[in-house]
Amino acid sequence: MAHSSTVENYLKEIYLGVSRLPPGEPLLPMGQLAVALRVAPGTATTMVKALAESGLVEYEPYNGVRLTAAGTKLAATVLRRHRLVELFLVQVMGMRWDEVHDDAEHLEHVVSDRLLDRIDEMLGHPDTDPHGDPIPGKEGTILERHLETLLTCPVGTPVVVARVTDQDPVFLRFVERNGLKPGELVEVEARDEGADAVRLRGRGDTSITIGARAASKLLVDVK
Amino acid sequence: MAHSSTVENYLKEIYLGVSRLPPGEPLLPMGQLAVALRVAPGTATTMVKALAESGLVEYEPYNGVRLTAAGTKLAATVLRRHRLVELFLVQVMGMRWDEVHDDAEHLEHVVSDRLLDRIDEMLGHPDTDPHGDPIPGKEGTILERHLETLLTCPVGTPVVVARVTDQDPVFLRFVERNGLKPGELVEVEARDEGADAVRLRGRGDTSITIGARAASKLLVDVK
DNA sequence: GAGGTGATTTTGATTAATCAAAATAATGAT
DNA sequence: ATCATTATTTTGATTAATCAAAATCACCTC
Repeated sequence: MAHSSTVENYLKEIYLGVSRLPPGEPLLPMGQLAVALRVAPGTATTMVKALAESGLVEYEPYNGVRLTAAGTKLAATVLRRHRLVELFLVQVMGMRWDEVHDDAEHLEHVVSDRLLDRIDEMLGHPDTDPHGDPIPGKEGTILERHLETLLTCPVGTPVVVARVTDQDPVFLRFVERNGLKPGELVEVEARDEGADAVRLRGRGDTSITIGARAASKLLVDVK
Repeated sequence: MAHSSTVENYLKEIYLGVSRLPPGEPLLPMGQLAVALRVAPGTATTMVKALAESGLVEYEPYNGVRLTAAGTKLAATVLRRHRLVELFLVQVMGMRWDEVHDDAEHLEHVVSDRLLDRIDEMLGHPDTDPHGDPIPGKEGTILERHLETLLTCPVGTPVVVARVTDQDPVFLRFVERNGLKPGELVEVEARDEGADAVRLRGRGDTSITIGARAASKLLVDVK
């Protein structure tokens, strides 16, 4: 089975799924993969076995799946297309950062190398997309730098938002309204375990309080 | 059967195929459709029957196929996407007119309405693509204006190239090298039935002779 | 009008991708 | 250790799209 957009999606979700897991040499459980791809569990199993045949993933029955080197490389080129396209749509086409994900989801499978080169060039060979996600290199090198979240970073220290790891438009608009987009300066004033909340002071000295769940999706550069 | 890119391609090729036929109320023979889509004849038959079920085409066994109003409208939106994308790739992305067809062929199936609106706006609501092909309106109205070809237009009269009806890169580069792109002024100096050739005088008073086959692909505005 | 040629349709299979539901394995709690 | 729960895999079917090759039809020529 060659290299359909279905295959690209499986590899992409396996990559993203694994990278969301705690460090180590983790395997992505089939259940999570099936949810991410919105397919029935059995479908994911069947497909992953086929991908294993093609040498794109390692599959351990009942344990999960992980990418091989070849699979990682392919996933990286898909991610590169996706993220360059997202940035292009924002930067060149003037679309909002909360409305580009779905288009990118489709375009990532059809953009030719030639067109992608043009896009990359036009954007000045950027290394992150509008959400702060790293754009893999042409040869499939992904530079995932280590970042704290607003849940783990030091309190009372100014930090810079570097990445927002949730593409939900509602969340993205909230982030934008409150000056929490990548590049913005914020500071954690306090954390309240009990209330499951984090109080921030951002641009304009206005304090806002966000839930822990939201705080964990905002990655920051502690400097 | 809903509205896959396969369906879009069938409708598009039926539209294009019919419009290449002599006027009247013609039916596109299944053979031609199969060739255009690069599928086996039986495949085209099966698919067309399904399209007829969906009310997108009229199918007369052994005679051929033609679009219904609904089918025409859908074909028009595909053509609109294709042609706007082609113009975009040339105008905005700086690609050559002879290298945009294949990208457009894929992009036409995935570009969202929102993105297409942006493209349309950015290009100033153009009405022809780089090859002079008309860009259907948002509601599916196609303005096919009547044009002569270099085989049928008056001799010794200046005419303006309006449209090039062949996407082959080799041909397009020939056209460009010889100043025969849409917008350029030319004049048929003579036609030679026997030699199957047409002598032209174009920009810079240089005379060139092209074959009848090529001449028939260059549509001109006699004014 | 009888054949033959070429186009078209049928038939029978195949492949990729999917689902629902049954079967099985792993896990954790008693 | 046993059992119940939950995750995973199997099984059996389905759908869209395709092909090759056999059957059929249309049409032209003699």
